[in-house]
Amino acid sequence: MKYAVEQIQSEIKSLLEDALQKARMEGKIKFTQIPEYIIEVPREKIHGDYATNLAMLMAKEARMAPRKIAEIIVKNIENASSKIEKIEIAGPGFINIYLNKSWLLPVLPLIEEMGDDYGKVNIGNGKKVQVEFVSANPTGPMHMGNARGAALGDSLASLLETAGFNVSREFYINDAGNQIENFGLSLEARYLQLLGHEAEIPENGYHGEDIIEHMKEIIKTEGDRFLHEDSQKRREFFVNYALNKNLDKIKKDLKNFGVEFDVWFSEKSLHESGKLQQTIDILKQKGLTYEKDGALWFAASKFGAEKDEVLIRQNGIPTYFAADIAYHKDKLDRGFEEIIDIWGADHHGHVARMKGALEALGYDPERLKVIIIQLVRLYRNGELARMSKRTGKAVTLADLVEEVGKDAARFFFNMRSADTHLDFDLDLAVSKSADNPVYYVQYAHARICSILRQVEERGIKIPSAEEAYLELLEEPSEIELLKKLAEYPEEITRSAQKLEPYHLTRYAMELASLFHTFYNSCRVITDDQKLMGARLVIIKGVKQVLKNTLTILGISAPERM
RNA sequence: GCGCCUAUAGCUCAGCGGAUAGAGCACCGGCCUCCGGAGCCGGGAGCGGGGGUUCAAUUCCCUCUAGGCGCACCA
Repeated sequence: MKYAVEQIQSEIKSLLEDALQKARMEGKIKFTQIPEYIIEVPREKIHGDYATNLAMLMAKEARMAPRKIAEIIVKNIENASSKIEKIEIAGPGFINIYLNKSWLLPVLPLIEEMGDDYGKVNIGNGKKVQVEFVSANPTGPMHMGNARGAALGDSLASLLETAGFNVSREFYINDAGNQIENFGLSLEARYLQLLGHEAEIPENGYHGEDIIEHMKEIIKTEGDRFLHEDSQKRREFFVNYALNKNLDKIKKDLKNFGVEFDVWFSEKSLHESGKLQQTIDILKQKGLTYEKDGALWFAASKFGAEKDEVLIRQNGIPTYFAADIAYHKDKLDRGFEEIIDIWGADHHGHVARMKGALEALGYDPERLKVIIIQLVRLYRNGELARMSKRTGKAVTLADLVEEVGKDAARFFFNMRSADTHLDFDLDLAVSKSADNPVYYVQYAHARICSILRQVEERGIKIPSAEEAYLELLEEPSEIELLKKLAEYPEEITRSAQKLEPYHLTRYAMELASLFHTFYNSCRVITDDQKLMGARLVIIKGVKQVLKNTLTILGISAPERM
């Protein structure tokens, strides 16, 4: 099934190129090759439905003025297609093509036929891709950075699925290493304190309320029996207990945020299975490691990183980086052709060395794509509110969902590209105000549902797109809607290629806006049966595409609001 | 000092090398005897500075300035 947009673009392409070949045979222009050119929807409506820069790009090789070339092309195209209303030359040599609506109307039967699948494209071709995101530290609750990562990662995964990739969502559980050690010491200290003993939280420890809560629970169920237990053993118990508790909470909170993972991958398992050691051994065998100051180093600087990195510390414990190398090796060994990581900006220094490590292991580092999300800055009362996970005062993902709802939060996070700093105005987000654009989009959907309900109540039959008199759709607002609907698959393709789901929130707003404009200028329910039928088909199409877009973004499309 | 990200309208942001740089919010003025006014229509101003590449630069490159974030035997 070919989409209207693709079809018309390839049709225009062959028209243009045929015209050029014809001109060459007639000796009107000289060239050896047609350059890379674009056929695009111009920003300004008055510049036509499609425009191309072909003539300008050929100017150099053909040694002719761009407008002159455009004239030759246009002359050879005229009347070559029944879909072209008019074609003209503008500005420095643009060829603007105006289409009649005959190419647009088929989009409605197509949407009706494809339903939830409208917009699916196949640029992925079933390629196995993994998206790893959130991977929040299980030592505490999820913060705003995790929330942004969750919204982006899940929508990106859905987007890639829509684009024909075979996607797996994965969460990496940092349940080993130094911070777990600190976590254990912090829990132990709180345990002792709660039972009236002297104890201190380590310098890099966890000071949050949640640590105390965990230990209160332990005391409730286990009493003071750990007072005389070996420190190592009781910490193991505490850590195990608290990590499970935290992970359950993380899973629950993410589920409420509309995010579910296919795989929860434990860092600890890499230590236990020996994969971590194997990976280090491979690097050793390749002669890419060396010992210095009692630690084992990886010569990362040979692979584009700024400096070498420690793999195994002086105390014999492998670093996070070492485990992460093993983890990424394991991902690729599991058969993913491409792996996408979503990391916070504070991890960007990790990118070069991670890619370097993969290269050192003999993998193509291009198979790893890292999306860095810039920090989320919280504003409260117009002032910057620093988020701190360890003070216990930070706004968590769960708080956010409770306060502003999943839909608003996910829309908000996906409104901007990952590499812009996100100012999150808590007051605005917390308030149920109409400023929040998600309502605008959802309202369009609900409005359509309302019309359809009334039609049903009145016993009016909605025609199929094939039966309807679609040629009656000729109001400007109707044509604009049709164009927007037809662009949707292209929007998916572009967003997926760039790994940028935020384009879809903008698309949703634009489509909603066009619908509201249409709604105010055209009545759907009228005495004119044929016109009403056609309009019912178009609003059903809008409803479907709004729903498809919102679904990718993980946002509900309500029937009523 | 080195590295990554950012700099576009009063504010928050789009802008896929091209034509007169767009939205939303805020501000002002209009629009419901009629399908949901959470809506629609109209109204102003702007690419941080300097070089370069190009027929064409907000877009690519260099440099400067400003802000954020990194630069651990933390993760």
